[in-house]
Order: sequence, then C-alpha cells, then structure tokens
Amino acid sequence: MTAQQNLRVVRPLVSLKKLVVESLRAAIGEGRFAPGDRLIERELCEMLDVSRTLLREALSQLEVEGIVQIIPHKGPIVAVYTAAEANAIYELRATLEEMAGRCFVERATAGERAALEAAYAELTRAYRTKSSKNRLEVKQKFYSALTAGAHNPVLEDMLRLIHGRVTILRATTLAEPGRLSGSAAELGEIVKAIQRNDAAATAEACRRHVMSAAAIAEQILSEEATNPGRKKRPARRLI
Amino acid sequence: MTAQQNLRVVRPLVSLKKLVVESLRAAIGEGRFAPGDRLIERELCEMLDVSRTLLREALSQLEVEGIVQIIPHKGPIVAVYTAAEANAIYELRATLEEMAGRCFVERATAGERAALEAAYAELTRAYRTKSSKNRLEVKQKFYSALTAGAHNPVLEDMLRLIHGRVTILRATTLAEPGRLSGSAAELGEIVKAIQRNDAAATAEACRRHVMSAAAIAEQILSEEATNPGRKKRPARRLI
DNA sequence: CATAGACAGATCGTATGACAATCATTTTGA
DNA sequence: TCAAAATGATTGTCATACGATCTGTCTATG
Repeated sequence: MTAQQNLRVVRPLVSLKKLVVESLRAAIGEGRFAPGDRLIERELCEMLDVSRTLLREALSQLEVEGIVQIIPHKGPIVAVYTAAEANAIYELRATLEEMAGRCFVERATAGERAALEAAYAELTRAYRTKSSKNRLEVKQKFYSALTAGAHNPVLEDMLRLIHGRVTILRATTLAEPGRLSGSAAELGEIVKAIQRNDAAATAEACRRHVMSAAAIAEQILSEEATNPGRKKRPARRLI
Repeated sequence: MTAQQNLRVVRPLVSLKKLVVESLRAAIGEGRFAPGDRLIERELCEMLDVSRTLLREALSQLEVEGIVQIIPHKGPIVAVYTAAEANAIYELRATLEEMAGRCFVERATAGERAALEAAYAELTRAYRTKSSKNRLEVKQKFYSALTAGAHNPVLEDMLRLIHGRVTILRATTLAEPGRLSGSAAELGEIVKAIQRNDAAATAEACRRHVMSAAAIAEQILSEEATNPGRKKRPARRLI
C-alpha cells in the first residue's frame, strides 16, 4: 500500500508445485470438483500436465490444509465435512475472526484502516451489481485487509486454513441464496465498530457475522440431511 | 473411554509417509536438528532409508505445518521464528487454548473430566521425579485430554499445528529452566476451575498459563538477540 | 437363484534414475 | 586485489517401474 512498491524483477519465485496447489485449490473452490469427488492422480496429472510426483506433493499439502482427504489405497477425495464438523469449523472461525477484529482495532495503521474501508466500499458496490464470483473476490479482499491489519502472521495462516475449509462447506451447501446482501450489512457493523475504535464491539461484530453464516450453513446442511437431494455438477475441466 | 472400544483389527493404516513425517517431527522436537539447520534431502533419505520422492512429500507437509521452511533452490531448513513471530504464536495459542478450556467445561463428559484429572495427577508426580523429556510427554497428555474434551476436531487440528510451532520455539529458547514447576501450578488452576465448572475462569486460567510461558520465551529470545551466543548441538542421528 | 470364491482391471504407495536449473565455492585471469 | 569463469553440490521436476490393495465381475457351486 505504500509508494515503495516492489520494482524488483519478480523472477518466477513460484515453483511449479505452488502453482499446482493453487490451481487445485481454485478448482475446488470454484466447484469444479464437488466434496466427496474422487481426485484420481493420473487424471489430474493429465489435466494439469505435471508429473505424478509433483501432483502428489501438492495433494499432500492440501491434505494438511483439510481441503482434500487421502484415503489409504483408495486415493484423494475432496474433503467432506459432517454437520458436526461444519459446526466446529464455524465455531473456530468465529473465535479467530473475533481475535482478528480485536487486534485490528488495537494495531492497524492508518493505511490499513483506509485499505479496509476501501475494500468495504468496493464490496458494497459489488454486492449490488457484479456476479457472485466477483462478490467472493471482494469479500476475500475485505478479509485480507482485516487480517493484515491484525499484525499476527500466524493468525493469518490459520485463517487461511479455516477459510479453505469454509470454501468446502460453501461448495457443499451450494452457496447461500439471499445470504450475500445480509452479509454486507454485517460487515458494515464491523467497519463502524472499527471506526469508533471499539475493540470489543468489533470483536463482537466479527463473531456475529460468522455466526449468522454458520446458522445458514447449518440450516442448509440439516435440510440436506433429511432430504438428500444430490446435485451432480458436470463441468470439470481444469487449466 | 466407553466400554464399546474398537475391537477392529487395526491393520497398519500408517503409510510409510506418515511414519516419515512423524519421525522428522520427533527429531526436530527432540532437538536433533536445531532451528535454521539445513535439511539436505539426500542425507535425510539415507538416515531414514526412504526414497527422495517420499521424503519430499513429507517435507511438503511439514512446511504447511510451519515446522520447516523450504527456501527455493536452497532446500528445507528447520523453521526459524523471529521474536515477533514468537509473540504471534503465543498470542494465537492463548486464544485457542482459552477456547479449548471454555469448551471443555461446557461439553466434556464425566469420563473426559476424569481423564484430565488423571493426566494432571500423573503430571504433578512426573514434575517431581522424572526426566525433562518425560515431563513433556505427560504435559502433552494433559493437553490431549483437554482438547479432546473440547469436542471440536478442527480446534484440535489447529492446536496441533500451533504446538508444532511452539516446539520449534522451545528448541530455540532451549527449554525453560525453572519454568516447569511454575507450570504445574498454573495447570492446577485450570483443573480447579474446571472442577468448579466455571467456564470463564477456566478460559482465563488457560490464557494465563500460555501468557506466562510466552513471557519467559520472550525474555530468553530478547536476551539471545542482544547476546547472540549461538549454541551448536552435535548429535544428529535419526532412525 | 443366491452366494462364495476366483480373477482382472484400476489405482495407489514407493523406489529409482535422470537431467536441467540454480546456488555456493573455488579457481583462474587481468 | 578483484572480477569472472569453472566446478561441485543440491534442488525441481520428470518418466518409469512394480508390488500392494481395492473393486467389480464372472464363474462355479450349493
């Protein structure tokens, strides 16, 4: 955000492995693979045009992140979470984002606050017009701004992990219908509390936001449990 | 803990990869490799007698866990954390264990409470007699009991990750001298609060415990920063 | 007809060997 | 003395191989 951006020639510090990991993460996040889908190594190798060696390293990482599950001698599948696990995820996420909100108020620089407000402004705009995919992007930018201002890199790591799992849940519940507009208001509460410099209120607003998302997810998941209407998605091209 | 234990034949579901990961984790935890030490693939392959393929998968996982850092084209090293990062780690750990404590009070079964108290009893005994390595073990058992009773598997995952990082810190600060006896009292506070069924007090006690560990670590780290007395460890045999 | 067992195909787990790219160090040359 | 080139070590990635294990099918038998 400062003027001293990096001029440096960005020699591709991205190893191919990182690209593969990101590619898979993105593919799963976009619903190209649904939770429970098998990820057959040979197929993925062909799709991504990388060696099995590399692909397996990538899958190993994603397993630690909780995005895929590797079943011994059966192979990797996109992680599937039970309703109970979903609850656990949201519960933890609430705690972490609450902490992020509190830390933000206590430590964020003026620049970081401005960045957050900018992200929020963009978000409210996007929520009226753009596609649902774009909404996810701006929302992610909002979160990035929030966690960056919390000045705790380990918290950032953990939130990334949790959000990966939430992505899976979002895929299982097939997005929330009327959810997004409500969400904007909740995020507004966060921003307002931050502007008031009220750490406790910010934390509370962060928690509430997560909780309301959790409530919707739980509702959909429990509906699905009683009425197992399996929807198969067709598209599945990578690259 | 219930009578309905699993009778099932536990065919070695442990893939060799898991063994390698654990082996490396343990080796680092025991100080066989110090933070910053290079982990040369070929050497590790020989020590562990596994293929490079497998070793690299294991290192990939450990990188996600934050136990090793892989520097592009230089190779993996045991993770090194700055004082700031150490602070971040403890801060997060405090939040997570606070949550674990609260959840334990709210949800633990009678059996889980008994297990925790048993672990605590064993711990107080060990703190008087056994070796420092044994102390770590019983302490770990205590924590396992605590997190298990919290009934949040994702929280358990995250605590595992954090504790991995704490292990690294413990290795950098070379254990805390008078620390352990103080620690027993703090854990006692946790147990007492749990017995009173006081969630808030438990959470508070958990946080305090982490905080006092953090204080000592910070002290040692800052000392080390001013007086960079690098201590090299010799032993380094695996298997 | 039902069921157990045998067989075959698919896929994973792991190992080996190879080679270019890159980093670190030493040697060479000015 | 110092820059430049050569050397060696190590990583990043790939192709290939093969036994172990799972899954589904087919056959034979009761």
